[in-house]
Amino acid sequence: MRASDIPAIRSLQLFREMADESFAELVRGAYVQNFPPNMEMIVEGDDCDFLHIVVDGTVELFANWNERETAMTILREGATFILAAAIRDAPNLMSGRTLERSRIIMVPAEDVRRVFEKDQAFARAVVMELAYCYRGVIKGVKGLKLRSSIERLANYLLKWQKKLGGDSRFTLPVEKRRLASILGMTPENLSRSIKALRPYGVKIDGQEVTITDPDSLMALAKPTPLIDDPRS
Amino acid sequence: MRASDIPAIRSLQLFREMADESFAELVRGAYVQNFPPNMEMIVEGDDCDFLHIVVDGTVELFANWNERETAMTILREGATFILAAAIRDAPNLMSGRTLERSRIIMVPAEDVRRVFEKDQAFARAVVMELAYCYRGVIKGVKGLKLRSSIERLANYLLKWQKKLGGDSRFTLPVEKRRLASILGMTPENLSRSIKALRPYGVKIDGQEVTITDPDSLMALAKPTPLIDDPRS
DNA sequence: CGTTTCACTTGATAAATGTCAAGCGAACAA
DNA sequence: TTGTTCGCTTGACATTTATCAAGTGAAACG
Repeated sequence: MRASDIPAIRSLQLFREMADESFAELVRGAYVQNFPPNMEMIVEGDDCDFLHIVVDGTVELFANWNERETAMTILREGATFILAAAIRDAPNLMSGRTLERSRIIMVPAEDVRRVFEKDQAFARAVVMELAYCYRGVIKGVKGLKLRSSIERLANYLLKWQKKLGGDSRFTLPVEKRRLASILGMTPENLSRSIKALRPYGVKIDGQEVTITDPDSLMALAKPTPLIDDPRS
Repeated sequence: MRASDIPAIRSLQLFREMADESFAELVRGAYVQNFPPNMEMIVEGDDCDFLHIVVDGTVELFANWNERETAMTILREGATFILAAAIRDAPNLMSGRTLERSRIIMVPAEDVRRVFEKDQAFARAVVMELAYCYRGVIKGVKGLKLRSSIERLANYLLKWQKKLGGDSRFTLPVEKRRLASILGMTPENLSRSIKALRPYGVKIDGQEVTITDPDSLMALAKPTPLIDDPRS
């Protein structure tokens, strides 16, 4: 691992509060890897030997069953993945691939478990992170089961508008076909849903989104922190 | 709390390995409550002051949005709930109601957090439990996004047949309308899906399920541990 | 520069799922 | 017992969503 990587890693939620010594112990066994785009780095069903952390780039977690595939989530800088599998020493439930050139830290699962035992601050951070992820998935299920696909799209747009600064114009952070899969619909359906949002002041041209009538869109989307606020 | 409750609680995964002293500390602040059937005990959006554990009975976790409601999961003896909210000191993402007369342990969230800090074995148990819950939800999402409702029903039946001993005849553990909601469909649709499984050797009369041609049903359901095995 | 590829869109159509209304029958209460 | 409630089922129909096929346009490539 390059020494220049270390400060950025140290400042991540997961490592921020732990003792220097414990951090050093984790870093010792860890390494940073550069992956090209579209590289499948972890495979559903494989045993999980490393906790992964995205330093830079984008990673898609996805799952397959019976020739079908669905995107579970898109991870960006600072996100951890397969923490639960690493902790339980269980097989991955999802596969992961890079969407662009990405730098990933890989910490041996065994080290994570060992340092968890001896560093309380790290243990606390791990359990907070895991609870955060759990709540994220629960919100996802609520969206899937309680909302139609147009409602999911509307809320997705509002969420990202907010996240990207609240400007009425912003760029979609993912390809549309991936967005479709994340939202649990086909690309064709996403196209039609986008058209269906036109009367609500939504215009999407390529990756460029413009929201001209946020009130109208909000009235349709009915966002709630209990589904749509990642930090609640 | 009755002294007679303590051994059963102590033997739960979450408390089994911890020091006597820490256990005593948790028990001191905890209490057991008896709830009648159909009692809404926790409400989505409320702050979460207690970790709950089902000692006896059945609890449904559900969520609402925009006049709609969906069942998220059904909990039975030994299950914990709102652990993630208790740890993060965050509002509940789900509501909970008893389905039958139930006994529930309530441990103040503050105690949980405090004992987590000082008892490593408890910390480990908490993180294992949380990772287990997380993986459970991920499996749920995979089922929802990758399978049709008939496939979900088929897998549900196979899972419970196995869980209840593998007999070709068993009793559904929930009302059908709740099952429908768990599986993400309407009661009407569940009725039709049940009929659609007839050619696969499934007969459901009231709550009584009979599976006469498991191979045929398996061929349809294509169960995989990565979705259907709760312990994987 | 032309060709190819590929994501996206669109239309036509099919399949899955939901809604509404009615009826059945078991459990329950008066 | 008699009526009532309520979960379940069924049929008819509407809506949502997926599938298939074709076409467009922009980026990538030889």
